[in-house]
Amino acid sequence: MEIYTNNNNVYVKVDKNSLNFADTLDCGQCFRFAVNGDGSVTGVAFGKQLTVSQTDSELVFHDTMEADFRNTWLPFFALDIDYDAIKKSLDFDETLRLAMDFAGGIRIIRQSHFEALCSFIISQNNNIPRIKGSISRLCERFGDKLCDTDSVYTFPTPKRLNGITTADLAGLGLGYRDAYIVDCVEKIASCELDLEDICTMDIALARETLRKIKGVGPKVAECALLFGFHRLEAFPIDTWIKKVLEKFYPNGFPAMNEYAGVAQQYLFHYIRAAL
DNA sequence: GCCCAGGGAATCG
DNA sequence: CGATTCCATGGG
Repeated sequence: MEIYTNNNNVYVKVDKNSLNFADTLDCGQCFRFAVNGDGSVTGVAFGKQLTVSQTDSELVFHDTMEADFRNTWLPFFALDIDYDAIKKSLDFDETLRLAMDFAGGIRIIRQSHFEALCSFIISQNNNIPRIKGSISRLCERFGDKLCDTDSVYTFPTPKRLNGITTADLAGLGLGYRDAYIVDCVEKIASCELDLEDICTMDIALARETLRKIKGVGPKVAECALLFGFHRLEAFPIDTWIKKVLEKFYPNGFPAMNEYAGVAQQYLFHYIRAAL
């Protein structure tokens, strides 16, 4: 990867067809980034605010030190993963080829385990604008303010949320999901659940463990594994993917392998645009 | 098994 | 335009 720094920015040479930042950050896998009027994207992750812009040939990480880029953003955006190889492994199927032509710039990012888990608990039976609003208010109420001038807040830690009740979550717009967040926080506080342990479990045990949290069913567990624990083989089946499976794969999905979750993302955006 | 629990967005009539 | 449907899970 070709990297250089200039004027407090970090520049990374990347072909936009191979990595599309706006698509990656606005595809429903994370809820704290938004596309700006000029096409750049701004958001918060791992306690840092970031603005990225992209041309056909490079990414610009604004006001970013090279050390922060290497330690935080390079792993966060999975720039160490060879997506050309992943896509090549999915190239055997015509529908997948069409989906990759359409959404092949998306990649699965490495979010905070806890933030992603909470986010996908909140996401159930819900829509993206409302999810974003709920999470934003959760951060405002319980997160740390990042700077004095802007209203930018971190996602709260499990420790910060320790001891909360559903009453503390009132007004955030979580609806009945408030009790699920309380249960998740309680299980972490009591050490019944250790999110670091999930990372090293085989996926069947990881699923089973996550599903002990109230409000975590098959769909939310799979989303948490794919988007929160970077388990690229996890395959969330929501209403859109059901349509894909019925329409294109009545005899079974042929790419149920180590990159099934990546394929899922391509197909999800393909079907939503195509129908 | 069935209905209900927020509420905003998408879709329908 | 207003009315209906959608969404994923657990509890009664």
